[in-house]
Amino acid sequence: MAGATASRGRIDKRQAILDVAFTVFARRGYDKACVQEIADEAGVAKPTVYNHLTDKQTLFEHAVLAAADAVAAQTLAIVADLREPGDDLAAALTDVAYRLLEVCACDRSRALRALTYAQLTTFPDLVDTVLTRTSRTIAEAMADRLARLALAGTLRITDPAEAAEQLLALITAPLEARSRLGTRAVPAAELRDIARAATRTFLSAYGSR
Amino acid sequence: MAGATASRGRIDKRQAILDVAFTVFARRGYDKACVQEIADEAGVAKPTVYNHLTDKQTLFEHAVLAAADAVAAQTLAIVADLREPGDDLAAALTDVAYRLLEVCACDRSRALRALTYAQLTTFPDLVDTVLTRTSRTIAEAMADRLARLALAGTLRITDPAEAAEQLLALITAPLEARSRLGTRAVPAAELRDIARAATRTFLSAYGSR
Amino acid sequence: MAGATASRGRIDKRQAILDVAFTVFARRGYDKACVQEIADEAGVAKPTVYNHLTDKQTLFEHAVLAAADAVAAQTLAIVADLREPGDDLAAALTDVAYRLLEVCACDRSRALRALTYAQLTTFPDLVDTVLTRTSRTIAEAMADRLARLALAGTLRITDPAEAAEQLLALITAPLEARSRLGTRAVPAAELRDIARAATRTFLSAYGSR
Amino acid sequence: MAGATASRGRIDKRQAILDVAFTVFARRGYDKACVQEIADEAGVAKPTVYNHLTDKQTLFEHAVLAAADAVAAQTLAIVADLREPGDDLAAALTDVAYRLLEVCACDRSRALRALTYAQLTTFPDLVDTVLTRTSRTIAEAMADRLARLALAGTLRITDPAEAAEQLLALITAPLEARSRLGTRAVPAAELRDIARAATRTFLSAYGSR
DNA sequence: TATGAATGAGCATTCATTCAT
DNA sequence: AATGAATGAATGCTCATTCAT
Repeated sequence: MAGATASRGRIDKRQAILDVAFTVFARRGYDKACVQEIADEAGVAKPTVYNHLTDKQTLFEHAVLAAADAVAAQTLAIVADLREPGDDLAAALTDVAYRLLEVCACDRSRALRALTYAQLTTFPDLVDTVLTRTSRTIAEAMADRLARLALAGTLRITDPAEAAEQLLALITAPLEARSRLGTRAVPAAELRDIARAATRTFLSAYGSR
Repeated sequence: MAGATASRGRIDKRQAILDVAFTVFARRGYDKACVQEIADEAGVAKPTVYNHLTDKQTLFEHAVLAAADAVAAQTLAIVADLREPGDDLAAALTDVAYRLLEVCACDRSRALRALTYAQLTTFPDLVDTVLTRTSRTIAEAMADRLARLALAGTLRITDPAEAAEQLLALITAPLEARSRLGTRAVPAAELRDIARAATRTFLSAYGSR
Repeated sequence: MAGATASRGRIDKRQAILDVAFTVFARRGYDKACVQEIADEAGVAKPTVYNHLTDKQTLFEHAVLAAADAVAAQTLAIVADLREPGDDLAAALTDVAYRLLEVCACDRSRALRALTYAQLTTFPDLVDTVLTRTSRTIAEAMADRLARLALAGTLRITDPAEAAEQLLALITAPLEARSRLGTRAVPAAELRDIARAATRTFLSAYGSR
Repeated sequence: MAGATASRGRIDKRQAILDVAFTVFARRGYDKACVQEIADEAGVAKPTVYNHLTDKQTLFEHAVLAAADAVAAQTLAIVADLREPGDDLAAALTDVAYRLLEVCACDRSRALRALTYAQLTTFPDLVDTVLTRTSRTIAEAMADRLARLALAGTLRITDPAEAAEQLLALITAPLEARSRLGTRAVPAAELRDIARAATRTFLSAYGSR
C-alpha cells in the first residue's frame, strides 16, 4: 500500500505538472511561457519539472497531448449518442451539434487549438498527432454514425466521410467565425442557433426527401 | 523630384522591411523570429528597422495587416465574380469556391492564419482587426451576393448572412481538415472535390426547388 | 566470515567507485565530469557515491591519489632495478629510461598529470601530495641509485640529487614535447631513441672518464 | 583620425576583454571562470563579450593564443642572443638559460601551461596550436643556434634538434619539479643554480673536448 | 537617416547535494 | 547501506532595445 501510495504520489506530481503546464502554455503561449513559472504554479522546483519531463519541448508535447486526449474523449462520447437518435433525427442532431459546440467553446478546447496552430511550424509532428487524435477521430466516428443512418434509410448519403466532414464544417466553422477564433465568448443561445442552422441545412441536403 | 525619389526610396525601404518581416515571422513564428534576422534579410541595420517601425510588436502588426489586406483583396475579387453568375449557378459557385480554396491554400494565407492564431492571447486586438478585414469582409460580401441571388429567385434564402456563413464553412473547413491546418499540400484535384461537394450540398439545401 | 565478506563487499564497492571516478575524471576533466555519470558507470546510485566519499572534491582527491600511488609503485619498481646494473651501465640505464618512458606514456600516467595540472589552482594541496608521492619519490630513489654508483666509482657525481634531477629531465621532458603533452602517441622506437639519447648525454657528462 | 580613434577604441576594448579573460581563466580555470566575471572585470556588459568573441570557448582560445604569442616572443628574443655568444660560451649559455627560466617562472607563462594542460581533453587542437607556437618554435630556434655553434667548432653536435631538446629539458624540467608545477615560487638564486647545472652538464656532454 | 556598438533582462538547462524511504 | 526524488544555485547565451556617431 505504501508503495502504491508512493508511486501514486509520483504520478500525481507528474500529472499536476502537466496540468499546470497546459494552463500556463495556454495563457502565455509556448515561447513566452517559462519553465520557472510552471514549476512555481505546480508547487515544485524547476529541476523537478526537468526530472519528470526532460525538456521544455517534451513538457509541451505531453501537456498538449494530454489535453488533446481529454478533448477527444469528450467529443467522442457526444457523437456516440447518435447511435440511438430516437424518432426525431433533427432534434438528436441539433442536440449533438450543440454539445459539440459547447466542447469547442470551452477553454481547454480553445487553448488546445490555439497552441496547436501556434506551433505549426515549430512542431509539425505534434500538430499531426493532435489532429489525428481529435479531428480525425471524431470525423471518423461521425462518418460511422451517418453511414448507419444512411443504411437505415434515415439519410440519403453516398459518401459518409464527405457528409461527416460537411456536417462538422457546418457546426464548427461558424463558431470559429463568431467567437473570433475563440477570443469572444459566444452565448449559449447563439450556440443553439448555430446548431439548429447546421442541422437544418444538413438535413435539407441529406435528409430522406 | 529628388524629394519624391527620396521619399519613394524611404517608402520602398519600409515596404521591403514589412515584406521581409512577414516572411520571417511566417517561417519562425513571432517569438522565435528576431529583429536582427529581419534586418539582415532586408539588407538594413537593426536600428533602421526600429526607426521605421518602432517595436517588434508594431513591426509584426503592420506586417500582418499588410498581408491581411492583400489576402482580403484577393478573396473579395473572387467573390465579386458572383455578381454575374451566368446560367449555370452551380458552375459559378463551384468556380468561386475553387478559387477561394486556392487562395486559402496559398502560403501567404496559411501563414497569415497561423500567425494570427498563434498570437491570439498576446495580441487579441490584432486578431480582431485581421478577422474584420478578412473573414468578416468576405462573409459580408458573400451575403450580399447570396441576397441578390435570393432576390432574383435563384436561391431560397431567408437569412443571407447565415447562408453565407454556411457556404464559407462548407468551403474552408474541409480544407483546414485535409491540409492539416496547412501543414500538408492539398492537390488541385482535391480542392476541386471540396468545391464541388460544398456547392452541391449548399444548393441542395438552398437551391430553388 | 559473513562480516568479513560484507566489509570486503563494501571495500570493493568503494574501490570500484574510485576506479570509475578516475576514468571519468580523466575523460571529462574535473569540472565537466558529473557525479551522476560516475555513479551510473559504477552501477550505483548517486547517494551511494556520496555515502562513500562525501564530496565531489573528496572523490576526486581519493581517485587521484590512488592513481598516483599506482603510478609511483610502477616507477619505483623500475628504478629499483638500477641496484644491480650489471656490467653494461649504459644498457642498464637505457633500459630503465625506456621503461620509465613506457609508464609515462601510459594512459593512467598521462591522465594523472593532466588532472593534476588542471587543478593546480583549485586544489594546490592535492598537487603537492601527488608530486610528493610520485616525482619526489622517484627523484629520491634515483638519487639513491646514482649515489651508490658514484660511490662504486662507476659515475663521477658530486650532487646525486642534481644528477638524478637531470637524468629524469633528459628522460621525461623530451617525451612531453614529442607526445605534445600526451595528445599524440609516441611509437616505441621513438621512446627507445629518447632513452638512448638521455643515457648517452647523461653518461657523457657523468660517466667516469 | 576619428575613424582611427573609433576603431582603435574597438580594438582596445577587444584587447582589454582578452587580457582580462586570460587573467580570470588563469585564476579560476576554464570551467569555473564565468563570462559574467570576465565582463565585470573588463568593465563591459556580458553581451559585449559575446559580440566580440562569440563563445566562451572562442574567448578562451583567443585569450590563450594571445598569451602564447607573447610568451613565444619573449623566449625567442632570449634564444636569439645566442647568435653572438662572445668568448665565454658557458657564461652565454647560462645567461640564456637563466633568462628562459625567468620567463618560464613568470605568472603568464605558468598560467599558460596550466590552462593548456587543463584543457588537453577538451580542446586538443588548441593544445596543438599553443605548443607549435611556443615549445616547437623555441626548440627550433635553439637547434638553429646550436647548429651554428657546431659548425663553428664550438660544440660537438651531430643532431642539433636532439641537442636542443636536451638542453631545454635540462633547463625547464628541473624548474617544473622544484616549483611544483608552478605552485611554489623559486628564488632567483635557485634559478641561477638550475641554469648553471644545465649548462655544465650540457657542455660536459657536447662541449668540444 | 542609417548604423556599429553596447546593454539589461531573461531563460533553458545542469549539477552537487540532501531527504525520506 | 542504498536509493528515488527533490532542490538551490549557477551559468551560458539570446534578444529587444538604445546610444553615439
